[in-house]
Parts: sequence; structure tokens; C-alpha cells
Amino acid sequence: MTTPGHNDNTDWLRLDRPIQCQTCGVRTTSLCAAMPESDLGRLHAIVSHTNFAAGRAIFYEGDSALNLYNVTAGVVRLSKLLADGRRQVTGFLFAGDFLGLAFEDQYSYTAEAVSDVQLCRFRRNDLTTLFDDYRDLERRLLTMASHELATAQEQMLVLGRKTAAEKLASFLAMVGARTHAEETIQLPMTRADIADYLGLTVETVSRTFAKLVQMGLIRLQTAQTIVVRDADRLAELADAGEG
Amino acid sequence: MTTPGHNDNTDWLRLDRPIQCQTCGVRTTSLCAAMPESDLGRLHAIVSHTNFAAGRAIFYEGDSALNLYNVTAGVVRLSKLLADGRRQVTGFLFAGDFLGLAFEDQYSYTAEAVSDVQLCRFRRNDLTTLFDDYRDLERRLLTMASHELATAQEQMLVLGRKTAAEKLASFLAMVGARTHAEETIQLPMTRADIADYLGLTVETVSRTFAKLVQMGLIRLQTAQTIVVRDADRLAELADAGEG
DNA sequence: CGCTGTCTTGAGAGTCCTCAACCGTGGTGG
DNA sequence: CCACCACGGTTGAGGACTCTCAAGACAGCG
Repeated sequence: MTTPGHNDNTDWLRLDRPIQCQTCGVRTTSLCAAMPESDLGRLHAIVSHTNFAAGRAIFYEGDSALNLYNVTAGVVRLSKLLADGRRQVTGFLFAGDFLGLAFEDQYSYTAEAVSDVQLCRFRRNDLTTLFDDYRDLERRLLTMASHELATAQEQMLVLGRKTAAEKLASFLAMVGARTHAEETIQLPMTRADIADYLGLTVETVSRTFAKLVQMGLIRLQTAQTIVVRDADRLAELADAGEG
Repeated sequence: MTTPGHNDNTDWLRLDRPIQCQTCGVRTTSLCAAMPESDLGRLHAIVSHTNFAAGRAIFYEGDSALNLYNVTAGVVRLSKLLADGRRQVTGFLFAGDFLGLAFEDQYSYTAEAVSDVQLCRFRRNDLTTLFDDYRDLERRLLTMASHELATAQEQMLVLGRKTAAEKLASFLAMVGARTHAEETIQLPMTRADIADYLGLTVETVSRTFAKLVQMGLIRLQTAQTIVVRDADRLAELADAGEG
């Protein structure tokens, strides 16, 4: 429906992080949390740190799934395409998230850097070997996959049953939560990305932003800097009285 | 949007199956495939077989996630609700599928029997214990979770970017594949279930069935017995030239 | 300072929804 | 035995939300 794009908003980049597992920023929240402090060396030995500039592809749907990645900085976009160009963004990943789980031999989606991104990469074979010694590592991966699954189901509810305004409110709530935003939410992705994530068009996203502004729920400082003016009503709109 | 319902189509029920792990019908395709033949006794020791009549709930969103289930016969519906009654069906499960993966302490969705259903139930604690002795069991669960994730992302594409006709074609393809249907597809679920699965209304589902008939792609033997007349064009419509 | 890509805004159209009536089937009970 | 009821499914008319097409505004960059 819309074509992939990127912006060069670099607020999400923290390339100044030390690239040692011991001091990694997502050490406690990511896969590696399952490794004892003392054995981090073994993890560090099989990991390689890589950067992707905004807009670059990390891998494409159909590629051989050789690696598993951990996002340590930046924002990643997962998407699937139809032949006629219609695109569905299935998720946005932030620091601490992992990607590449495809226990077939191929990735089932495309992963691209929305902002400049820093990743640590594991070869699946290496990781499998490490699983033999560290049971918790595998167990943690299963836990994280379960979270992903719950998130995916939540997104199906958004896509299938929410209105444009509810979708956008849900989206803002998600980004706000994932980026620990208080009042000001920074959006690293374009309107096209948001549209393809919510099953809308760019125009509708734009118009719906305007509507939320008019309702007094938010204010647009710039197109990608959203100031929340009424968090309660925004949240209410987002879950439409969920549960 | 629509209210849960059920029908008493019992074609999906095979309660005459022996309820021994050794002779279980899904032995080779399900979680248990990871257990060596000789040790099935240990699995059988911690499993209990249960039946649910069509329409009955297996568990509700928010319930403590004490059990993990394996579907051995029948069809299960997973769904999430909004407070105003809007419902999203996030998946249908068939023989060999598992459910209950919620490594939080609560299920994140409701599971209900569409047809009469036969399940085998594991207590999560028992299963975790068994994981210590059988690594493959845990690994297999991770593999199955990965499949689920890929399926969920595929469904997001359907919900976000496909038209009503494409949605219904995708749905028929899915049910056909999962039930090993050749030409005649049996639908155990109601139009309301299908609507809530595809993010449509009952009326639109009904009208779209009529449209597919008119296009010569299918024929309705009864409301729940669909005869495929042009499998190629139906598949083409379903994936809209996917990939 | 003009270019390119993104975002916004407008007008009209279309797909799908809402509301409503009707049909068919299966179960129930008088 | 059959009328009745309940539920699921179909069909129709009108409306609403979102999309399409189009043009203009804005911002970053060479």
C-alpha cells in the first residue's frame, strides 16, 4: 500500500554504548539475562556486534535463517509483503527485543532498521551448542517467544476490531511504553510505517492524528514528536475498555 | 461485534480414539513427538485426557495458566474481547495443535470448543520437571511456538491488508490445509466465528461467500460444506500473488 | 535555493458496516 | 404429529468509515 521509507532521526541511537556483554545496556532484560554473570565470557565469545544505518535491511523474508539477533539500540521494523506492493508491518522492535526466531530454515518476515540500529548477532548453531550448558538460556528464549505471541494476538485485536482512532491511540501507548516516554513520545518511524502497522493509509493516519489533536488528547510538537495532553482519555481510547 | 455461538457438527469428533499416548493419533505431529517411544509411559503418567462439548470454554483470558493442552480431536477457538463486546478470534486449533502457552501466570486469550473436543492436559509444573530429563521436549515446544508466531504474523497480513474476498479465500485455504480436505471443506465454526477471525461482520462473510460462488470458485453444498470448484483461482485470490 | 521525500488537507468514491427483515433447520412440547 | 421457537444464515437498503486521487505545505539536503 505504501512503500518502505526511512528517516534519519538518530535519537534512538546510542552507539556510544560499550559493546561488551558485561556492560551491555540490555544485559538484564534480554536473552542474556539467563546467563550467570561469571560466564558472560562464553556468550561474548560467540556474539558479534553489528550496526545498520537507518533504512537498511537486516534480512529479508525467505533468507536462510542463520542468525538470531538482539537489539541493543535503535528501532527495527518487521514486515511482510504482498506481490502487488501491499505491506503489513507486523512489529516494531526496541532495545532488548530479539529477532530471527524462525525454526524453519527461512525467515518468515523482513527486518529493517528504522533508525540507526545496533545489534548483537548469534549464529544459531553456536547458540544451540550453548543451550546444552545453559538450560535457562533456552527457557528464556521460550519465555520471550511467548511474550511475542501474546503481543501478536493483541495486535490482531487492534487490526481486526479497532477503529482508526483506537488503533492510533493503541500505537502511541505501545511506543510510549516501550520507550519509557513520560509525556513526550518520539516516533522514529514514518507515517507510512505507522499506516502499514495499523492497516490504514498514510492519509488516514495523518487525519487521525489531527483528530486526536482536535480532541485535546495530544499535541504535535513536530510530526514525530507527540506530546500527550490527556493520558487518561488516550489510554481509554486505546483499549476501548479492554478486557 | 458478534456473540459467541456454537454448532453441534460432530464430524470433527473422534472420541473413539484410544486415550493412550502410545497409540495417540497426534503422537507424531505434536509435542509428544519429542519423546522417545520407550519413555512414553512417563508422559502418560502426567497427562490427563479431557473432553469439552461444543461451545464450552476450556479457559478464559485472565485465568491462571496452570495447564498446557494438546488438541487430539475437534476444533478449538482462541479469542480476545473488548469490553463493548467486539471480539477478535486469533486462531483456530486442530488436532495436533497445542494451547496454553503463557509463560506469564495468566492466559492472554480465551479458548473454547467449537466442536466437541478432546484434549490431553499437562500441568505446567509436571512438564517443566520433565523438561529436565528430555531436552528435546522443551526444544520442540520452542519450535511449535515459532510456528505459531509465523502463523500470527501471516494473520496480521490478512487482517491489515487483504480485502473481504481475499480474507475468505485465505481462510478457506487454511481450513482446507489443516483438515487435509481435498475438494470438500467442512467448516465446523459459525459465520460469526469466521467474521471475528477475519475482522469482518457476519453479513459481509455471508455476502462474500455468495460472491465467491458467483465467481465460480466454490459451491455451497450446505452452509458449512464448501466444495472447491477452482482451486487455482481460489489460491491465487488467497495470496494475492504473495511473496 | 531548488529538489526530494514526507506530511497534510480536500473532494469524491468504494468497501464494508448497520439496521432490518426473511428463510431454513433442528429441537421441543403441547 | 406438527406448531412453535431459537439460532444461524441470507439478503436488502442506506450510511459511515476509510480509501483513492490530487494538490499543496513543510523540512532536510545537495
